[in-house]
Order: sequence, then structure tokens, then C-alpha cells
Amino acid sequence: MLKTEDAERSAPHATETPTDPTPASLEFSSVGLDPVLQRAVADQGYTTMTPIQAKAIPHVLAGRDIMGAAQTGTGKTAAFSLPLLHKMLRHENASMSPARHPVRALVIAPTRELADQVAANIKGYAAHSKLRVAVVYGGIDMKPQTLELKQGVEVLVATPGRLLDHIEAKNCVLNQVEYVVLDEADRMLDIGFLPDLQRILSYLPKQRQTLLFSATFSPEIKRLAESYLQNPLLVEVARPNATATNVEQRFYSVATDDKRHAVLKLLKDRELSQAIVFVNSKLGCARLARSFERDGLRTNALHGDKSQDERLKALDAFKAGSVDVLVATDVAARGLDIADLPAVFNFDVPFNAEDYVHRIGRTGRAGASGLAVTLVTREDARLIGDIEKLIKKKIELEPLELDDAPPPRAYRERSRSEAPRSEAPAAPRAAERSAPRRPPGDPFFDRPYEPNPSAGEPSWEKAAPPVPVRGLSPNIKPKKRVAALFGAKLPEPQQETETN
DNA sequence: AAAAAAT
Repeated sequence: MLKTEDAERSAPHATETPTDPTPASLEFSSVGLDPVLQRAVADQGYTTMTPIQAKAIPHVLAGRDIMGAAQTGTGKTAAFSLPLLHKMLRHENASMSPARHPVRALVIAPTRELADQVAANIKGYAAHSKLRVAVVYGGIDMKPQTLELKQGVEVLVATPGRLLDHIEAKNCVLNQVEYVVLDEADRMLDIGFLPDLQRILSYLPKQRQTLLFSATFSPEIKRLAESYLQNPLLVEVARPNATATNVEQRFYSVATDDKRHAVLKLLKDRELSQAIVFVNSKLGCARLARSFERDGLRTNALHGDKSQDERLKALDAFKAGSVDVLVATDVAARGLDIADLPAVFNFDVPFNAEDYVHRIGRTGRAGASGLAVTLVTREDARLIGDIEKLIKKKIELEPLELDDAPPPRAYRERSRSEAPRSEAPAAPRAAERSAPRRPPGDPFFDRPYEPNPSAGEPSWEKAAPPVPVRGLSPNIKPKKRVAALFGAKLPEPQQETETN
């Protein structure tokens, strides 16, 4: 969410929706939220809505099913949680017995950390109300969660696996859920999550309001999503898959063996106080983190093979500034809100272009500026082409001049206790002394993708027209549709039973 | 070529 002065900087590239009840102004006070919520919003210093909030809140209040697309870091969580909380406060469910405590709103997220964060935000908005907000996810003891659920919660935030555990253990009652939100909806609907998601949805009433939010929506996912929505409305304030304009995106062509060196050099040259370095595999993540540690950087690894305790600690330490470099897999790609993060590195080019958008969305949040560096090897040409097409921006590959010296050892000399964290890492002396013998490297390959307007390909400036959301075509079953979408086989039913 | 999410 943006504060007043920031709001104008990220003016909406509005895609008008015909039935759009645009609020009178961008002030939170103009949409008539319950005073209890307005107070909570004010507590956090917010007065002005972001574009996605201004556009989505009236429709959510009006009870519409929504597919919401807006760039990363523009306040999607508040866009759905404030109006839902408002409705829950206004409409006390008279039929519900006070002895039972049915969940009324369910929010599902793709990672534990994101579920945690979303729950924390919603708790903030609900702070002055009596609504109870809980979060459940795997990797930690189930008992405290069970206890909390049994005492009753109105808003439940969850990751899919643990939620199913609780459902099947009858720890929570979901047959009176009125509102469902899929955060990072395109991820929740992808092949890996879909079976769990479908099972969860099968426990919910058909009659409900469903909200889908993400910064990225492929046309295929949009179509699939329709089958879970009733008379849905597409709310978008930027072309889907758009990257934030306040993030400087650089692409350097480097040799695989030079990548580590390149990160160290750029950290120094750009005087970056902190950065997330994304890698594609858990093993690579652990190795790179260890290597940075040997170079004297304060480093943590964050990936799915770490214990939940370690994961949370790594994230907290990074947020607190006691760690400079967080090496992470795509577990950290989506949704995480790390205030004032100056830079994101793609040590590996992500396999999915969508993940590129989400990764770099960790910087430049709430209108701040950010730097996104992607290291590109010759094997990555196709992936870069995919990204170019997705974000509809021309990608200029640049050479990166590396010193011939070995990766800087001067980092080692920097003691952990000295050197305030705002200071840039110490200069690598060896690197400074030796003249660069390597000539400035040429990009390894030609431009991977040039738009061809005569072939109907979009030009960089012109955003693709918004895709209208139409009704579900009833003759295609969602499962089949997914199989068709991905050209892949769905998990065989036997595979599930085999695991016992 | 992978990661994530239950144990």
C-alpha cells in the first residue's frame, strides 16, 4: 500500500472495466469502510488507496467474483482483505450457532512465509475488531494450530497441504465459508497445486464469493480460473505480467563460472547494502550461500529443504538487516514484502518467465526504486526470449567487465562486528590492483527476440488488450482443460494411493 | 534443466 505522496508516482495504466464503480476519490475514507477498519488503516499511516485497491474494493464490497491483476508491491492484500473484513463486520451471520465457530473467510497462499505475512497483514487490519484471524501451514507442530482452530476463527489463512490435514482431522469447519481468496492465483492453479486446491474447494459451499489475485496471469490460467468463478470481473490496473517501472532491469551476459564474481562486483560497484540472489535449485542455493559466506558476506540460504524454523529465521534476519545477502530459491519469489530492498539478482534465469516478474517484484515495492540484475549465459537465450515476450520490454544484453583476479578475498577481512550494514562491502583489493586483462566480453548471442508487428506481435509500448472474462464453457471439465493446457499428464490417481 | 506444498 502506498502512502499519500507515493500514490501519484505509480499512476494506473487503467484498463477500464465497463461496470466499474470508481470510488469518488482515492481516499480510503471514500469507500465507506467500517470505522474499525478505517482506524486500523490509519494506524499504519495509510490514507490513499493504490490503484488496485481503488478499483477492486468497490467490486468486492458489491459481492462480485474477481480476478485481480496488478503489479507486484502495490497492495493486493489490502485490496481483498479490507472489503472482506468490512462485509464480515456488517453481516453477522445470524444463522450460525455461537457454539460453533465456522470459518467465514479462507485465504490460500502458495508458500508458508507468504501465508504468514498475509495473516499478519490481515491481523493488523482486524486489530480493532473482534474478528479472529489464524494461519496454518506445514513444517511446524500441528497442535497449537489445532487448538486455535477449535477455539474458533473467522478468517483462516493457509497453505494447501496443512489445510487439508486440518480439514480431514475435522479441526475446522469449512462448510460455511462465504469468501475464498487465492493469493498468487496463477501459482495456486498450476499443475503442482491444482489437485490439492480442487480437494479444498470441494469442501466449500458452492455459494460463495471467490477472489483471485496475482501480478501474473497467462491467458490459459485466466481461462482455467473462470471455471472457479461465478460471473467474474477482471480487475486490472496494469497489463498483467507488467514489471514495475521503478525497477531498473539489467541483463549481463557472463560465463557460468563468472557468475559469482559478477555478483560480488556488482554488489560493490552499485554500493548495495542488501540483495536477494535467486537461484534455480536448492542445492545451488546452499552452495552459493556457503561460497558467499567464505567471501565474508553475511549470508543466509532460504529454500524448501531447510527446517521451517531456519526459514523463518533467515527471512527475519534479512528483514532486520543482520544479513546482507539472502540466497533463495523461488520459495521467496512471490509476495514477500521486504521493505526497502535495494536489489534482486537472478543468479540463474528463472525457468518460468512469470517467476522473473515475481522475483524482481521483491524490490521497488510501494513506489521505491530498485535494481534487478539478471546474469545470462549462452544456454539462457530461450528463457530470455520468453521473458521479453512476457513483459513486453526490449531486453538489452550487456557485457560485464570482470577483473581477471580471482573473486575478491578482501570480503573476508571485513569483520562481522565492525562495518555498519549500510556501508558497501569492502573493496576487493586484489581486484583493484590488477588491470582487467579480459576484454569487455561481447554478448554471447544475438537478440533473442524482436517483435514483428506485421506478424501481429505486440510492440514494446503498446500493451496487449485486456482479455475479457467470459462465462465458463460447461462442456469442458476443468481437469481435462488443465491437461490440455499443459500438454502434460495429471498425476495418476493410483500414484496417490501408492504412497501409503 | 526446478521449486513449492503434508509427514
